[in-house]
Amino acid sequence: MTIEAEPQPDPKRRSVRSQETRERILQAALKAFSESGFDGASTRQIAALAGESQGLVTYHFSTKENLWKAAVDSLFGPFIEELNARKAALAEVDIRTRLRLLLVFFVRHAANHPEQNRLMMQEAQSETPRMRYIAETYLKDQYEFACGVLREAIDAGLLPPAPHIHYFYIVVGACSRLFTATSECEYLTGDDAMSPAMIEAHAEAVANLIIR
Amino acid sequence: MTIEAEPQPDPKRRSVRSQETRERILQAALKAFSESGFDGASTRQIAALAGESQGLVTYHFSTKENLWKAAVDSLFGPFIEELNARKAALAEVDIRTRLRLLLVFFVRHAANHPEQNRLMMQEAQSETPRMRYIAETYLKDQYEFACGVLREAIDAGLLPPAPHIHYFYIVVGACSRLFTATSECEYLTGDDAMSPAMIEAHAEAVANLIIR
DNA sequence: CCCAATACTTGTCAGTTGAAAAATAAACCT
DNA sequence: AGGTTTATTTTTCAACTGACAAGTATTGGG
Repeated sequence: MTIEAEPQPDPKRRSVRSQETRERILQAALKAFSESGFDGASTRQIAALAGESQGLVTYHFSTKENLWKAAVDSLFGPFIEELNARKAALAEVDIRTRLRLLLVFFVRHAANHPEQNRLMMQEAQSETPRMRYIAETYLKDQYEFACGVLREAIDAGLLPPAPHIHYFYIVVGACSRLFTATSECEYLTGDDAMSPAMIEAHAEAVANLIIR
Repeated sequence: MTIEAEPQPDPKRRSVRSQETRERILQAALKAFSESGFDGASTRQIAALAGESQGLVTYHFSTKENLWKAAVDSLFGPFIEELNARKAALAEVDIRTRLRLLLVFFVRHAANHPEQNRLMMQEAQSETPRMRYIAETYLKDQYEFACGVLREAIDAGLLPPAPHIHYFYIVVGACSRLFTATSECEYLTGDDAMSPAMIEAHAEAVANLIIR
């Protein structure tokens, strides 16, 4: 990606307050981009959400594209780290239990970070440079990993044989859709999709449906 | 919804060409709204996509909100009709076969009309009047219907017991996610998610996973 | 053939957009 | 304390936004 470094001439000199401001802008950007898409969100709206002026957004991130990338990194970075830790911890566990725990992990993550799935859905439908960035930087490795787990699960007779690509999107959709449609869910059933009880019940339902 | 009638003083006088233009604008609007969201899509962009001037959009639909509603209606209307026909045709079929055929129907529909799921995802995350319109007008009935089918399936031992709301969003996500992420899928695997073979394989995978 | 209704184009409006420049404030080092 | 970087606000600008008004073209019914 042709995205330059942000104005970080000397990190040690950067005041703590400034970094916090940056962080607040990133969180606001995440919310705005995931809800309204890249074009739909405005830098002024993001700045207002963070309680800052629009000029400050330009100061910290130069361009909207840059802001988007920084926001995505701040979201996916910790996720990948956590996922890798989980992978390592589950390396020796039998495939049935491993698959179940991974599914539960994915459901919880989708619930706790709905912006991640929303952000991906906003871009995944068309061939934008932003979609390429996410896919190249974060998704490709995880898809490979998922394929490995799926192969094991199919070999063990846990899942009916089918090309991995189908299971990949089935699982992603099954784990996350509820949490990307929280308002609709509340309107349809009156339930709060984000309540801890609901999240755990969804994890159970997904795991029990897929692993039998 | 407080949306007035479009300028249809005398349908018989309306030229065929005009109706075709209207239809072209609606299709363009569907594409734009589903890809960019309500705020992200502009009436000029929609007009250009339809090969018409921006003023004509205002002429046919008065406001952007109105255009959005008309586009949604043109998409959901036929879907509901087709679904009702399918329901009727399957009324006497045993629950196992009925569930399978319904799943296949949903996968095919999600593939042939990806804008429908994209449009819903754009709105379902926050409490907009547009989300209410879709939920109230189209979703509520179908959710009730789905609950009935799910209850039967659970009673018959086809599915592990779980609150219907979870299965609803699991099924919606599993059936549609692949087709709302076609570019991402192509980038990850090189496969064309919209190819007939891929659609049928996905329907098979979903049905075989859920019904065992 | 005319003429009124319909269809469509063009121009304009105030308001918003992202980006950049200019002006000011705060923080830090010496 | 003074001076230089860093942080932030305010101002500015061309491009774009949705809606509307004022035209022009096309249509079909008499």
